[in-house]
Amino acid sequence: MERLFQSVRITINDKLYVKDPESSNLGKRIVEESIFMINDFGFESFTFKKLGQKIGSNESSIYRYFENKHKLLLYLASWYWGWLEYQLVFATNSIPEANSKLERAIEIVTQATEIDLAFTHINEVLLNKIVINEYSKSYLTKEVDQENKDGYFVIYKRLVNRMSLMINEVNPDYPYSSSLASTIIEGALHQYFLMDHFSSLTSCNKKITPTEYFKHLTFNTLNIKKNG
Amino acid sequence: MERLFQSVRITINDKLYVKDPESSNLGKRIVEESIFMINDFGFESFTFKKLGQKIGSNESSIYRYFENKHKLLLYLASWYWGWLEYQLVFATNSIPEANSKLERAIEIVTQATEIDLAFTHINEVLLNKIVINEYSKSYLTKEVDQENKDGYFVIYKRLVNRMSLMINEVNPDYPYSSSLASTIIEGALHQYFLMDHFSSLTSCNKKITPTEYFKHLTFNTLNIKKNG
DNA sequence: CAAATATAATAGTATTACTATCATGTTATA
DNA sequence: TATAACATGATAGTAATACTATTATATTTG
Repeated sequence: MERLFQSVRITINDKLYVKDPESSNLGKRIVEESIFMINDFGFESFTFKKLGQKIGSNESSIYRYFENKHKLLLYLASWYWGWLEYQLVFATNSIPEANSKLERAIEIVTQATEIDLAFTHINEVLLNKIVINEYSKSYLTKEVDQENKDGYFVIYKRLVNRMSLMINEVNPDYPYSSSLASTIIEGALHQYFLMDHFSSLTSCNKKITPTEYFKHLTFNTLNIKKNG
Repeated sequence: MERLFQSVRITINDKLYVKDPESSNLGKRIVEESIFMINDFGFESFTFKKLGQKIGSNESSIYRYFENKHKLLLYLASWYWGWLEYQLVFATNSIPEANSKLERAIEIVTQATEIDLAFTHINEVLLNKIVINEYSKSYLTKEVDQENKDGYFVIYKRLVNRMSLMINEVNPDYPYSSSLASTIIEGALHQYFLMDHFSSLTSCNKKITPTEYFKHLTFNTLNIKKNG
Protein backbone atom coordinates (compact mmCIF):
# COMPACT_ATOMS: atom_id res chain seq x y z
CA MET A 1 0.00 0.00 0.00
CA GLU A 2 1.07 3.52 -0.67
CA ARG A 3 2.67 6.09 1.58
CA LEU A 4 -0.46 8.19 1.43
CA PHE A 5 -2.11 5.88 3.93
CA GLN A 6 0.59 6.36 6.53
CA SER A 7 -1.59 8.52 8.68
CA VAL A 8 -4.73 6.45 8.35
CA ARG A 9 -6.01 4.87 11.54
CA ILE A 10 -8.72 2.25 11.79
CA THR A 11 -11.23 3.52 14.34
CA ILE A 12 -12.67 0.82 16.54
CA ASN A 13 -15.56 0.94 19.01
CA ASP A 14 -13.93 1.89 22.31
CA LYS A 15 -16.15 -0.50 24.24
CA LEU A 16 -14.10 -3.31 22.75
CA TYR A 17 -11.07 -2.46 24.86
CA VAL A 18 -10.38 -1.27 28.39
CA LYS A 19 -7.33 0.72 27.34
CA ASP A 20 -6.60 1.51 23.71
CA PRO A 21 -3.91 -0.92 22.57
CA GLU A 22 -2.70 1.62 20.01
CA SER A 23 -1.81 3.97 22.89
CA SER A 24 1.23 2.08 24.13
CA ASN A 25 4.00 -0.23 23.15
CA LEU A 26 2.68 -3.03 25.30
CA GLY A 27 -0.75 -2.65 23.73
CA LYS A 28 0.67 -2.97 20.24
CA ARG A 29 2.66 -6.03 21.20
CA ILE A 30 -0.46 -7.62 22.67
CA VAL A 31 -2.23 -7.13 19.34
CA GLU A 32 0.77 -8.14 17.26
CA GLU A 33 1.54 -11.34 19.13
CA SER A 34 -2.08 -12.34 19.66
CA ILE A 35 -2.42 -12.51 15.87
CA PHE A 36 0.50 -14.93 15.68
CA MET A 37 -0.71 -17.03 18.58
CA ILE A 38 -4.34 -17.30 17.50
CA ASN A 39 -3.11 -18.36 14.08
CA ASP A 40 -0.72 -20.91 15.44
CA PHE A 41 -2.86 -22.53 18.11
CA GLY A 42 -6.43 -21.53 17.28
CA PHE A 43 -8.73 -19.31 19.30
CA GLU A 44 -9.80 -22.03 21.75
CA SER A 45 -6.25 -22.83 22.88
CA PHE A 46 -5.21 -19.21 22.99
CA THR A 47 -5.09 -17.73 26.52
CA PHE A 48 -3.95 -14.42 28.00
CA LYS A 49 -1.57 -16.32 30.25
CA LYS A 50 0.25 -17.89 27.29
CA LEU A 51 0.25 -14.56 25.46
CA GLY A 52 1.79 -12.89 28.50
CA GLN A 53 4.55 -15.48 28.62
CA LYS A 54 5.27 -15.05 24.92
CA ILE A 55 5.57 -11.26 25.04
CA GLY A 56 7.40 -11.31 28.36
CA SER A 57 4.57 -9.59 30.11
CA ASN A 58 2.01 -10.47 32.69
CA GLU A 59 -1.47 -11.94 32.35
CA SER A 60 -2.88 -9.19 34.56
CA SER A 61 -1.37 -6.51 32.34
CA ILE A 62 -3.19 -7.90 29.32
CA TYR A 63 -6.47 -7.72 31.21
CA ARG A 64 -5.89 -3.99 31.50
CA TYR A 65 -6.19 -3.76 27.72
CA PHE A 66 -8.88 -6.32 26.96
CA GLU A 67 -11.64 -7.63 29.22
CA ASN A 68 -11.35 -11.10 27.76
CA LYS A 69 -10.26 -12.94 24.64
CA HIS A 70 -13.69 -12.70 23.08
CA LYS A 71 -13.40 -8.90 23.02
CA LEU A 72 -9.88 -9.15 21.68
CA LEU A 73 -11.24 -11.26 18.82
CA LEU A 74 -13.96 -8.68 18.17
CA TYR A 75 -11.29 -5.98 18.21
CA LEU A 76 -9.10 -7.84 15.70
CA ALA A 77 -12.07 -8.60 13.46
CA SER A 78 -13.26 -4.98 13.58
CA TRP A 79 -9.78 -3.87 12.65
CA TYR A 80 -9.75 -6.26 9.71
CA TRP A 81 -13.17 -5.20 8.41
CA GLY A 82 -12.29 -1.55 8.90
CA TRP A 83 -9.11 -2.05 6.95
CA LEU A 84 -11.01 -3.84 4.15
CA GLU A 85 -13.65 -1.12 4.12
CA TYR A 86 -10.97 1.50 3.72
CA GLN A 87 -9.53 -0.34 0.75
CA LEU A 88 -12.98 -0.80 -0.72
CA VAL A 89 -13.83 2.88 -0.50
CA PHE A 90 -10.43 3.95 -1.76
CA ALA A 91 -10.46 1.59 -4.71
CA THR A 92 -14.03 2.19 -5.85
CA ASN A 93 -14.46 5.87 -5.06
CA SER A 94 -13.11 7.12 -8.36
CA ILE A 95 -15.00 4.64 -10.53
CA PRO A 96 -18.16 6.28 -11.89
CA GLU A 97 -19.59 3.35 -13.83
CA ALA A 98 -21.68 1.04 -11.64
CA ASN A 99 -20.64 -2.29 -13.18
CA SER A 100 -16.93 -1.63 -12.97
CA LYS A 101 -17.35 -0.28 -9.47
CA LEU A 102 -19.08 -3.42 -8.28
CA GLU A 103 -16.57 -5.59 -10.07
CA ARG A 104 -13.72 -3.84 -8.28
CA ALA A 105 -15.56 -4.13 -4.97
CA ILE A 106 -15.97 -7.88 -5.40
CA GLU A 107 -12.25 -8.12 -6.10
CA ILE A 108 -11.40 -6.24 -2.92
CA VAL A 109 -13.55 -8.36 -0.61
CA THR A 110 -12.81 -11.75 -2.18
CA GLN A 111 -9.14 -11.51 -3.16
CA ALA A 112 -6.31 -13.11 -1.23
CA THR A 113 -5.03 -10.65 1.36
CA GLU A 114 -1.72 -8.87 0.90
CA ILE A 115 0.48 -7.23 3.50
CA ASP A 116 -0.08 -3.55 4.14
CA LEU A 117 3.16 -1.88 5.21
CA ALA A 118 1.30 1.06 6.71
CA PHE A 119 0.51 -0.95 9.83
CA THR A 120 3.69 -2.47 11.12
CA HIS A 121 2.32 -4.23 14.17
CA ILE A 122 -0.51 -5.96 12.30
CA ASN A 123 0.03 -8.80 9.88
CA GLU A 124 -2.97 -8.53 7.59
CA VAL A 125 -2.38 -11.89 5.90
CA LEU A 126 -2.54 -13.74 9.20
CA LEU A 127 -5.41 -11.56 10.36
CA ASN A 128 -7.34 -12.60 7.26
CA LYS A 129 -6.71 -16.23 8.21
CA ILE A 130 -8.02 -15.53 11.69
CA VAL A 131 -11.15 -13.99 10.22
CA ILE A 132 -11.63 -17.06 7.98
CA ASN A 133 -11.16 -19.49 10.84
CA GLU A 134 -12.57 -17.66 13.85
CA TYR A 135 -14.86 -14.78 12.87
CA SER A 136 -18.08 -16.82 13.04
CA LYS A 137 -17.32 -17.61 16.66
CA SER A 138 -17.49 -13.92 17.50
CA TYR A 139 -21.18 -13.65 16.59
CA LEU A 140 -22.47 -17.21 17.03
CA THR A 141 -23.08 -16.55 20.71
CA LYS A 142 -26.00 -16.02 23.05
CA GLU A 143 -24.85 -12.43 23.60
CA VAL A 144 -24.95 -11.43 19.94
CA ASP A 145 -28.05 -9.21 20.15
CA GLN A 146 -26.73 -7.21 23.07
CA GLU A 147 -23.29 -6.91 21.51
CA ASN A 148 -24.86 -5.85 18.25
CA LYS A 149 -26.77 -3.13 20.12
CA ASP A 150 -23.49 -2.08 21.71
CA GLY A 151 -22.08 -1.56 18.22
CA TYR A 152 -19.51 -4.34 18.17
CA PHE A 153 -20.33 -5.22 14.57
CA VAL A 154 -20.90 -1.77 13.04
CA ILE A 155 -17.91 -1.85 10.72
CA TYR A 156 -18.84 -5.25 9.31
CA LYS A 157 -22.41 -4.12 8.80
CA ARG A 158 -21.28 -0.94 7.09
CA LEU A 159 -19.12 -2.95 4.73
CA VAL A 160 -21.96 -5.29 3.78
CA ASN A 161 -24.23 -2.30 3.26
CA ARG A 162 -21.73 -0.61 0.98
CA MET A 163 -21.66 -3.74 -1.16
CA SER A 164 -25.42 -3.87 -1.13
CA LEU A 165 -25.69 -0.31 -2.39
CA MET A 166 -23.28 -1.01 -5.23
CA ILE A 167 -25.37 -4.02 -6.22
CA ASN A 168 -28.43 -1.80 -6.27
CA GLU A 169 -26.69 0.67 -8.53
CA VAL A 170 -26.00 -2.07 -11.03
CA ASN A 171 -29.54 -3.39 -10.97
CA PRO A 172 -32.10 -1.36 -9.03
CA ASP A 173 -34.75 -4.01 -9.66
CA TYR A 174 -32.80 -6.81 -8.03
CA PRO A 175 -34.70 -7.57 -4.82
CA TYR A 176 -32.01 -9.40 -2.85
CA SER A 177 -29.10 -6.96 -2.71
CA SER A 178 -28.48 -7.31 1.04
CA SER A 179 -28.54 -11.08 0.89
CA LEU A 180 -26.24 -11.12 -2.11
CA ALA A 181 -23.83 -8.74 -0.39
CA SER A 182 -23.69 -10.85 2.77
CA THR A 183 -23.41 -14.01 0.68
CA ILE A 184 -20.38 -12.63 -1.17
CA ILE A 185 -18.54 -11.46 1.95
CA GLU A 186 -19.30 -14.40 4.20
CA GLY A 187 -19.19 -16.84 1.27
CA ALA A 188 -15.70 -15.73 0.30
CA LEU A 189 -14.40 -16.55 3.77
CA HIS A 190 -16.11 -19.92 3.52
CA GLN A 191 -14.70 -20.75 0.09
CA TYR A 192 -11.18 -20.01 1.33
CA PHE A 193 -11.79 -22.29 4.29
CA LEU A 194 -13.02 -25.06 1.99
CA MET A 195 -9.95 -24.67 -0.24
CA ASP A 196 -7.80 -25.38 2.79
CA HIS A 197 -9.77 -28.18 4.41
CA PHE A 198 -12.58 -29.52 2.21
CA SER A 199 -11.34 -29.21 -1.35
CA SER A 200 -14.11 -31.46 -2.65
CA LEU A 201 -16.71 -28.93 -1.56
CA THR A 202 -15.38 -26.03 -3.60
CA SER A 203 -14.58 -25.39 -7.25
CA CYS A 204 -11.90 -22.93 -6.24
CA ASN A 205 -8.22 -23.81 -6.39
CA LYS A 206 -4.97 -22.30 -7.58
CA LYS A 207 -6.42 -21.63 -11.03
CA ILE A 208 -10.01 -20.75 -10.19
CA THR A 209 -10.19 -18.05 -7.54
CA PRO A 210 -13.10 -17.23 -5.25
CA THR A 211 -13.04 -13.82 -6.94
CA GLU A 212 -13.77 -15.37 -10.33
CA TYR A 213 -16.56 -17.49 -8.87
CA PHE A 214 -18.25 -14.60 -7.08
CA LYS A 215 -17.95 -12.24 -10.05
CA HIS A 216 -19.61 -14.81 -12.27
CA LEU A 217 -22.28 -15.48 -9.64
CA THR A 218 -23.02 -11.82 -9.10
CA PHE A 219 -23.18 -10.57 -12.65
CA ASN A 220 -25.19 -13.52 -13.88
CA THR A 221 -27.62 -13.16 -11.02
CA LEU A 222 -28.00 -9.50 -11.85
CA ASN A 223 -28.49 -10.44 -15.50
CA ILE A 224 -25.53 -8.43 -16.66
CA LYS A 225 -23.32 -9.91 -19.35
CA LYS A 226 -19.68 -9.67 -18.44
CA ASN A 227 -16.70 -11.46 -19.77
CA GLY A 228 -14.63 -11.27 -16.59
CA MET B 1 -43.43 -37.23 7.44
CA GLU B 2 -45.12 -40.42 6.42
CA ARG B 3 -45.38 -43.75 8.17
CA LEU B 4 -43.23 -45.35 5.52
CA PHE B 5 -40.16 -43.84 7.17
CA GLN B 6 -40.84 -45.42 10.50
CA SER B 7 -38.06 -47.90 10.10
CA VAL B 8 -35.53 -45.50 8.66
CA ARG B 9 -32.45 -44.91 10.79
CA ILE B 10 -29.85 -42.26 10.26
CA THR B 11 -26.49 -44.01 10.24
CA ILE B 12 -23.73 -42.07 11.92
CA ASN B 13 -19.98 -42.69 12.00
CA ASP B 14 -19.46 -44.88 15.06
CA LYS B 15 -16.27 -43.05 15.99
CA LEU B 16 -18.46 -40.15 17.04
CA TYR B 17 -19.76 -42.01 20.06
CA VAL B 18 -18.38 -44.38 22.66
CA LYS B 19 -21.66 -46.21 23.03
CA ASP B 20 -24.48 -45.84 20.51
CA PRO B 21 -27.02 -43.46 22.09
CA GLU B 22 -29.78 -45.13 20.05
CA SER B 23 -29.08 -48.37 21.88
CA SER B 24 -30.58 -47.39 25.23
CA ASN B 25 -33.10 -45.22 26.92
CA LEU B 26 -30.44 -43.18 28.67
CA GLY B 27 -28.68 -42.63 25.36
CA LYS B 28 -31.82 -41.30 23.75
CA ARG B 29 -32.49 -38.99 26.65
CA ILE B 30 -28.95 -37.65 26.43
CA VAL B 31 -29.54 -36.77 22.79
CA GLU B 32 -33.05 -35.47 23.36
CA GLU B 33 -32.18 -33.20 26.28
CA SER B 34 -28.87 -32.03 24.87
CA ILE B 35 -30.81 -30.55 21.95
CA PHE B 36 -32.98 -28.56 24.34
CA MET B 37 -30.07 -27.44 26.47
CA ILE B 38 -27.76 -26.41 23.65
CA ASN B 39 -30.64 -24.41 22.21
CA ASP B 40 -31.46 -22.75 25.48
CA PHE B 41 -27.98 -21.91 26.73
CA GLY B 42 -25.72 -22.15 23.70
CA PHE B 43 -22.96 -24.65 23.08
CA GLU B 44 -20.35 -22.82 25.18
CA SER B 45 -22.42 -22.87 28.36
CA PHE B 46 -23.62 -26.42 27.83
CA THR B 47 -21.80 -28.99 29.99
CA PHE B 48 -22.24 -32.71 30.63
CA LYS B 49 -22.59 -31.98 34.32
CA LYS B 50 -25.61 -29.72 33.75
CA LEU B 51 -27.07 -32.20 31.28
CA GLY B 52 -26.71 -34.96 33.84
CA GLN B 53 -28.54 -32.90 36.42
CA LYS B 54 -31.35 -32.15 34.00
CA ILE B 55 -31.95 -35.74 32.96
CA GLY B 56 -31.46 -37.03 36.50
CA SER B 57 -28.36 -38.92 35.54
CA ASN B 58 -24.68 -38.69 36.22
CA GLU B 59 -21.92 -36.80 34.42
CA SER B 60 -19.83 -39.95 34.29
CA SER B 61 -22.67 -41.87 32.65
CA ILE B 62 -22.83 -39.35 29.81
CA TYR B 63 -19.12 -39.75 29.22
CA ARG B 64 -19.84 -43.42 28.54
CA TYR B 65 -21.84 -42.31 25.48
CA PHE B 66 -19.83 -39.36 24.22
CA GLU B 67 -16.13 -38.59 24.69
CA ASN B 68 -16.84 -34.87 24.97
CA LYS B 69 -19.33 -32.23 23.95
CA HIS B 70 -17.51 -31.54 20.70
CA LYS B 71 -18.22 -35.10 19.55
CA LEU B 72 -21.81 -34.80 20.71
CA LEU B 73 -22.16 -31.71 18.52
CA LEU B 74 -20.65 -33.60 15.59
CA TYR B 75 -23.08 -36.43 16.26
CA LEU B 76 -26.09 -34.08 16.33
CA ALA B 77 -24.95 -32.30 13.19
CA SER B 78 -24.34 -35.59 11.37
CA TRP B 79 -27.79 -36.71 12.34
CA TYR B 80 -29.26 -33.48 11.00
CA TRP B 81 -27.41 -33.65 7.69
CA GLY B 82 -28.25 -37.32 7.33
CA TRP B 83 -31.88 -36.55 7.92
CA LEU B 84 -31.80 -33.72 5.35
CA GLU B 85 -30.00 -35.95 2.89
CA TYR B 86 -32.69 -38.55 3.26
CA GLN B 87 -35.39 -36.00 2.54
CA LEU B 88 -33.43 -34.69 -0.41
CA VAL B 89 -33.04 -38.11 -1.99
CA PHE B 90 -36.61 -39.08 -1.27
CA ALA B 91 -38.07 -35.86 -2.68
CA THR B 92 -35.93 -35.64 -5.81
CA ASN B 93 -35.55 -39.29 -6.71
CA SER B 94 -38.70 -39.52 -8.78
CA ILE B 95 -38.18 -36.24 -10.65
CA PRO B 96 -36.64 -36.96 -14.04
CA GLU B 97 -36.27 -33.41 -15.33
CA ALA B 98 -33.05 -31.74 -14.16
CA ASN B 99 -34.40 -28.22 -13.57
CA SER B 100 -37.34 -29.33 -11.46
CA LYS B 101 -35.12 -31.72 -9.59
CA LEU B 102 -32.64 -29.01 -8.65
CA GLU B 103 -35.47 -26.65 -7.78
CA ARG B 104 -36.92 -29.22 -5.40
CA ALA B 105 -33.46 -29.85 -3.93
CA ILE B 106 -32.96 -26.15 -3.21
CA GLU B 107 -36.33 -26.11 -1.48
CA ILE B 108 -35.36 -29.04 0.73
CA VAL B 109 -32.04 -27.60 1.90
CA THR B 110 -33.17 -23.99 2.32
CA GLN B 111 -36.72 -24.29 3.67
CA ALA B 112 -37.66 -23.79 7.29
CA THR B 113 -37.45 -27.11 9.11
CA GLU B 114 -40.59 -28.98 10.12
CA ILE B 115 -41.01 -31.63 12.77
CA ASP B 116 -40.60 -35.25 11.66
CA LEU B 117 -42.75 -37.53 13.79
CA ALA B 118 -40.72 -40.57 12.82
CA PHE B 119 -38.02 -39.65 15.32
CA THR B 120 -39.65 -39.02 18.65
CA HIS B 121 -36.56 -38.25 20.68
CA ILE B 122 -35.19 -35.68 18.23
CA ASN B 123 -36.72 -32.26 17.73
CA GLU B 124 -35.69 -31.41 14.18
CA VAL B 125 -36.78 -27.78 14.42
CA LEU B 126 -34.50 -27.15 17.38
CA LEU B 127 -31.77 -29.24 15.82
CA ASN B 128 -31.92 -27.01 12.76
CA LYS B 129 -31.46 -24.01 15.06
CA ILE B 130 -28.44 -25.69 16.61
CA VAL B 131 -26.98 -26.27 13.17
CA ILE B 132 -27.56 -22.61 12.27
CA ASN B 133 -25.96 -21.35 15.49
CA GLU B 134 -23.29 -23.90 16.24
CA TYR B 135 -22.34 -26.01 13.21
CA SER B 136 -19.45 -23.80 12.14
CA LYS B 137 -17.81 -24.37 15.51
CA SER B 138 -17.62 -28.08 14.79
CA TYR B 139 -15.23 -27.60 11.86
CA LEU B 140 -13.54 -24.28 12.64
CA THR B 141 -10.95 -26.07 14.76
CA LYS B 142 -7.29 -27.00 14.60
CA GLU B 143 -8.29 -30.67 14.46
CA VAL B 144 -10.49 -30.36 11.38
CA ASP B 145 -8.13 -32.15 8.97
CA GLN B 146 -7.69 -35.17 11.20
CA GLU B 147 -11.38 -35.31 11.97
CA ASN B 148 -12.19 -35.02 8.30
CA LYS B 149 -9.88 -37.97 7.64
CA ASP B 150 -11.69 -39.86 10.36
CA GLY B 151 -14.92 -39.34 8.46
CA TYR B 152 -16.69 -37.03 10.87
CA PHE B 153 -18.05 -34.90 8.03
CA VAL B 154 -18.90 -37.53 5.41
CA ILE B 155 -22.64 -37.01 5.48
CA TYR B 156 -22.33 -33.26 5.06
CA LYS B 157 -19.88 -33.73 2.20
CA ARG B 158 -22.17 -36.25 0.53
CA LEU B 159 -25.06 -33.82 0.73
CA VAL B 160 -23.07 -30.99 -0.84
CA ASN B 161 -21.89 -33.34 -3.56
CA ARG B 162 -25.43 -34.43 -4.35
CA MET B 163 -26.38 -30.80 -4.82
CA SER B 164 -23.33 -30.25 -6.95
CA LEU B 165 -24.27 -33.14 -9.24
CA MET B 166 -27.78 -31.81 -9.69
CA ILE B 167 -26.34 -28.41 -10.64
CA ASN B 168 -24.16 -30.14 -13.20
CA GLU B 169 -27.17 -31.87 -14.69
CA VAL B 170 -28.88 -28.55 -15.21
CA ASN B 171 -25.86 -26.93 -16.78
CA PRO B 172 -22.88 -29.21 -17.56
CA ASP B 173 -20.84 -26.19 -18.66
CA TYR B 174 -21.12 -24.36 -15.39
CA PRO B 175 -17.63 -24.52 -13.87
CA TYR B 176 -18.43 -23.78 -10.23
CA SER B 177 -20.95 -26.44 -9.25
CA SER B 178 -19.21 -27.44 -5.99
CA SER B 179 -18.83 -23.86 -4.87
CA LEU B 180 -22.42 -23.07 -5.71
CA ALA B 181 -23.62 -26.15 -3.85
CA SER B 182 -21.64 -25.26 -0.73
CA THR B 183 -22.74 -21.64 -1.03
CA ILE B 184 -26.40 -22.65 -1.08
CA ILE B 185 -26.17 -25.00 1.89
CA GLU B 186 -23.92 -22.92 4.10
CA GLY B 187 -25.44 -19.69 2.83
CA ALA B 188 -28.94 -20.79 3.78
CA LEU B 189 -27.84 -21.31 7.39
CA HIS B 190 -26.23 -17.90 7.33
CA GLN B 191 -29.30 -16.13 5.91
CA TYR B 192 -31.46 -17.65 8.66
CA PHE B 193 -28.98 -16.44 11.25
CA LEU B 194 -29.04 -12.93 9.76
CA MET B 195 -32.85 -12.89 9.77
CA ASP B 196 -32.72 -13.50 13.52
CA HIS B 197 -29.87 -11.21 14.49
CA PHE B 198 -28.75 -8.89 11.69
CA SER B 199 -31.86 -8.13 9.69
CA SER B 200 -30.16 -5.26 7.86
CA LEU B 201 -27.71 -7.72 6.28
CA THR B 202 -30.30 -9.88 4.58
CA SER B 203 -33.16 -9.34 2.15
CA CYS B 204 -35.02 -12.28 3.62
CA ASN B 205 -37.93 -11.81 5.97
CA LYS B 206 -41.42 -13.18 6.49
CA LYS B 207 -42.36 -12.51 2.88
CA ILE B 208 -39.09 -13.18 1.09
CA THR B 209 -37.70 -16.59 2.01
CA PRO B 210 -34.12 -17.79 1.73
CA THR B 211 -35.55 -20.43 -0.63
CA GLU B 212 -36.78 -17.74 -3.03
CA TYR B 213 -33.44 -15.93 -2.89
CA PHE B 214 -31.36 -19.05 -3.51
CA LYS B 215 -33.61 -20.29 -6.32
CA HIS B 216 -33.28 -16.95 -8.08
CA LEU B 217 -29.53 -16.91 -7.47
CA THR B 218 -29.02 -20.43 -8.74
CA PHE B 219 -31.12 -20.37 -11.87
CA ASN B 220 -29.89 -16.98 -12.96
CA THR B 221 -26.30 -18.00 -12.40
CA LEU B 222 -26.90 -21.10 -14.46
CA ASN B 223 -28.54 -18.92 -17.12
CA ILE B 224 -31.83 -20.75 -16.93
CA LYS B 225 -34.99 -18.71 -17.09
CA LYS B 226 -37.42 -19.64 -14.35
CA ASN B 227 -40.36 -17.81 -12.95
CA GLY B 228 -40.29 -19.42 -9.50
C1' DC C 1 11.60 15.27 43.44
C1' DA C 2 6.92 13.81 44.38
C1' DA C 3 2.93 12.07 42.56
C1' DA C 4 0.62 9.66 39.31
C1' DT C 5 0.44 6.00 36.32
C1' DA C 6 1.81 1.62 34.11
C1' DT C 7 3.34 -2.77 34.61
C1' DA C 8 4.73 -7.02 37.10
C1' DA C 9 4.36 -10.58 40.57
C1' DT C 10 1.84 -13.39 43.32
C1' DA C 11 -2.07 -15.52 45.18
C1' DG C 12 -6.60 -16.99 45.15
C1' DT C 13 -11.45 -18.54 43.31
C1' DA C 14 -15.06 -20.86 40.78
C1' DT C 15 -15.75 -23.54 36.91
C1' DT C 16 -14.66 -26.76 33.35
C1' DA C 17 -13.44 -30.97 31.34
C1' DC C 18 -12.25 -34.50 32.28
C1' DT C 19 -10.31 -39.52 34.83
C1' DA C 20 -10.52 -43.03 38.27
C1' DT C 21 -12.58 -45.86 41.57
C1' DC C 22 -16.04 -48.13 43.79
C1' DA C 23 -20.84 -49.14 44.81
C1' DT C 24 -25.28 -50.45 43.35
C1' DG C 25 -28.85 -51.94 40.36
C1' DT C 26 -30.50 -54.62 36.37
C1' DT C 27 -30.45 -58.24 32.98
C1' DA C 28 -29.07 -62.54 30.88
C1' DT C 29 -28.23 -66.99 31.25
C1' DA C 30 -26.75 -71.65 33.08
C1' DT D 1 -32.47 -69.23 41.51
C1' DA D 2 -27.65 -68.11 41.67
C1' DT D 3 -24.23 -65.78 39.45
C1' DA D 4 -21.82 -63.36 36.11
C1' DA D 5 -21.90 -59.54 33.11
C1' DC D 6 -23.05 -55.13 32.25
C1' DA D 7 -25.14 -50.46 32.95
C1' DT D 8 -25.55 -46.74 35.79
C1' DG D 9 -24.65 -43.78 39.81
C1' DA D 10 -21.91 -41.53 43.44
C1' DT D 11 -17.90 -39.55 44.89
C1' DA D 12 -13.36 -37.81 44.64
C1' DG D 13 -9.64 -35.89 42.43
C1' DT D 14 -6.71 -33.22 38.79
C1' DA D 15 -4.98 -29.80 35.64
C1' DA D 16 -6.29 -25.98 33.19
C1' DT D 17 -9.04 -21.89 32.38
C1' DA D 18 -10.72 -17.41 33.11
C1' DC D 19 -10.71 -14.56 35.70
C1' DT D 20 -10.20 -10.95 40.44
C1' DA D 21 -7.59 -8.86 44.04
C1' DT D 22 -3.65 -7.16 46.22
C1' DT D 23 0.77 -5.54 46.58
C1' DA D 24 5.24 -4.31 44.73
C1' DT D 25 8.11 -2.06 41.49
C1' DA D 26 9.18 0.62 37.55
C1' DT D 27 8.47 4.64 34.62
C1' DT D 28 6.64 8.93 33.30
C1' DT D 29 5.01 13.52 34.15
C1' DG D 30 4.20 17.91 36.37
